[in-house]
Amino acid sequence: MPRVTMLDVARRAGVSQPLVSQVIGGSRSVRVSEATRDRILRVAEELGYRPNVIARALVHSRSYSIGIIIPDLYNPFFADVVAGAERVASDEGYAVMLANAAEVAAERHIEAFSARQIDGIIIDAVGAASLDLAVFAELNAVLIDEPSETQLSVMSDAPAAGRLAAEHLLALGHARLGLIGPASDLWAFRMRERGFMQFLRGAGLRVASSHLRRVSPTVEGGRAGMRALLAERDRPTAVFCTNDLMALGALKACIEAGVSVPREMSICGCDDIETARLVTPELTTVHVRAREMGARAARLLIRQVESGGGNGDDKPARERSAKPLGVRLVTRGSTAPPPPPPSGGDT
Amino acid sequence: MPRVTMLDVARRAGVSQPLVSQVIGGSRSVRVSEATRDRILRVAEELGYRPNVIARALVHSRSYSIGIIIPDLYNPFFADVVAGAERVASDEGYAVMLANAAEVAAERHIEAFSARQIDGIIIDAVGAASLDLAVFAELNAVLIDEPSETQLSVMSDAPAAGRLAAEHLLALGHARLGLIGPASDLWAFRMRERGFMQFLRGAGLRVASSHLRRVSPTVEGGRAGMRALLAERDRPTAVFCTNDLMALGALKACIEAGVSVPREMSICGCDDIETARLVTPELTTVHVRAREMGARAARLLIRQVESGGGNGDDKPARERSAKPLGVRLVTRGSTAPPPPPPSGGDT
DNA sequence: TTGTAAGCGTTATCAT
DNA sequence: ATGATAACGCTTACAA
Repeated sequence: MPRVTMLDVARRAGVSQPLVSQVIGGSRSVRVSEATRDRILRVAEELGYRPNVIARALVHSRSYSIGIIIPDLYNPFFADVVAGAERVASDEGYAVMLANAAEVAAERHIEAFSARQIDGIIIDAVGAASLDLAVFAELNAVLIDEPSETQLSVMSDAPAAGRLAAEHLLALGHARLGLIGPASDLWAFRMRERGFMQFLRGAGLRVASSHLRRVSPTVEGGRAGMRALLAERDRPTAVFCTNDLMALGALKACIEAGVSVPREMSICGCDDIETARLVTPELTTVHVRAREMGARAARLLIRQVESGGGNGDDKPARERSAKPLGVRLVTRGSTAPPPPPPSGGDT
Repeated sequence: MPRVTMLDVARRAGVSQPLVSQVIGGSRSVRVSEATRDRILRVAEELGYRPNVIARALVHSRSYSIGIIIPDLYNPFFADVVAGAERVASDEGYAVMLANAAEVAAERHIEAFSARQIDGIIIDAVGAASLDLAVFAELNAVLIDEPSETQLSVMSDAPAAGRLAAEHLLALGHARLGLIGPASDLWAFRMRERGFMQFLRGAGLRVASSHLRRVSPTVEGGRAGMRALLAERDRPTAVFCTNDLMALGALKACIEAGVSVPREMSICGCDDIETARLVTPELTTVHVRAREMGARAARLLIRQVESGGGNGDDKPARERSAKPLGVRLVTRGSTAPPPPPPSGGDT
């Protein structure tokens, strides 16, 4: 059975179809008599009329849906971002199309989105810098954790995250620090590292090159990184992992190696995903407001879309992007003062 | 700047617009001369033509996108399901719209989907039984873990999951068993429980009513459930949690209470999410192929959509649904034989 | 082999 | 206050 259209409603109500559109569209200047308006609405109700968003989209060249591209749905952090965005979008009447760049190249996803006249895209941590800038020209996009001259973005205060971790570890008395992070050039990772390194430098310390481990930003990566660190002759007493997944892997590696955390090794992560509180000891980490980032990104995007597409001619993107979202250290069980130096007899 | 349409291509190539449609549409019987075909394609390329899926959708009453509704994106299990579905859909040229029933009521999502002429919906564990059946009449839907007379579905072998858990625990020598599960009437949970209970009954055992804990299917729920169990006078020596999130929470509760797992308490979960291997001890659990379920559901749905919508008149849905996906026990560190009975002197 | 005409369900711009 | 009419970009008969 074909779906009920405005024309059906119109006929049944004895009016023209465009008039039905007027009434249903609603917000239009109220140039319709109460009587007919009521009649039309009643008939629409009776017939179970549902607006056809597709048809509307064709006319408006807008689809009332937004896309979101994330690198990895398995990372609860991104699940959080998506949940936040979805919440806002749904409230505003937008659907959200999900694209997992781990499965399919981001470019293909953008293609597909664009063919669907998606109104805008949220891109989180897929190395937007490397994406063809041309695609953005036609598209509304807001980047997450990737500053840009031309695009809107929402960011966490990544340098502060690194700084907080360093500060915490130094305050505990550590002097031999390690760092586990991905080789990728994603902004958030880079900045977390930089913040960490800079704070150390300010304290006259540095991370020995053998204590800097490049791994994939996953549990497995973190585990491998920590294993390598533990094998070092002069291993660090504390390690900062630039995301929680790696920190969790690092913790796992310590447990497997019989190295006590935090007594012999302190570990600090970043993100504060739920799992961080599940392991033993619970993970000290830097809380990043993933959900809020997703929500903000969605709000920003929708505002841009509704203010007439094409990323405006008014203020530069940079200005219109909100200031970075604050982060905060969450001290839990995986960090403690370093072990006393071996009580050997060299005095 | 307006987007390039078929009409633009047609004009530039000196042909009519429908002819361009013929050529671009492709699969149609090849009633176009090589020469013009090439020319058209070349011009399209030059102009950077991109098909407008929305317009196509309006004609076909199909949107080439599918929706997926899950109860909770935070549960990595569902992230897996989504990833599987997304992979398949994307390969087949479909976009996937995500809907998180935790944020917004499933009904509203279905409404929104339907307005967008979504071609079909995958519904996972949102109590499809409780949904208005009328909505399905117009929609292609495949249910995950929710058997139905009228709808296609893909299921895991949930009863077997419960059975395997029971079998494992009994084989270890446990006789006082506990069960932690949600009160919700979701099929998978119900069946896991039933499988568990039945196997026990077959062995002449049962779960004492005070050892059956109804909680929300989350980490917090599991933690609460286990706390209650630990407070019991005659507490169980082993507990089956009907998903891993609860099992993880239960484990956490034991650790907090200083109860050694698995020495004093065995815990078996269900799902086998990645986190299960992160905690210490690693979680014994029943592996369910989440990713594969998502992929299958997507394949089934797309096949149904392409075979002409409206859930066919041929075979009953039940038959066309694939047989349940097998599950398997993954024995890890959270289960062991029960502690010896207190060596008190009652002999 | 190709062009013409109609129509998918809306919205928007006019007259009336 | 309401109704024609055109338009959105495409597919699909049908005619040439």
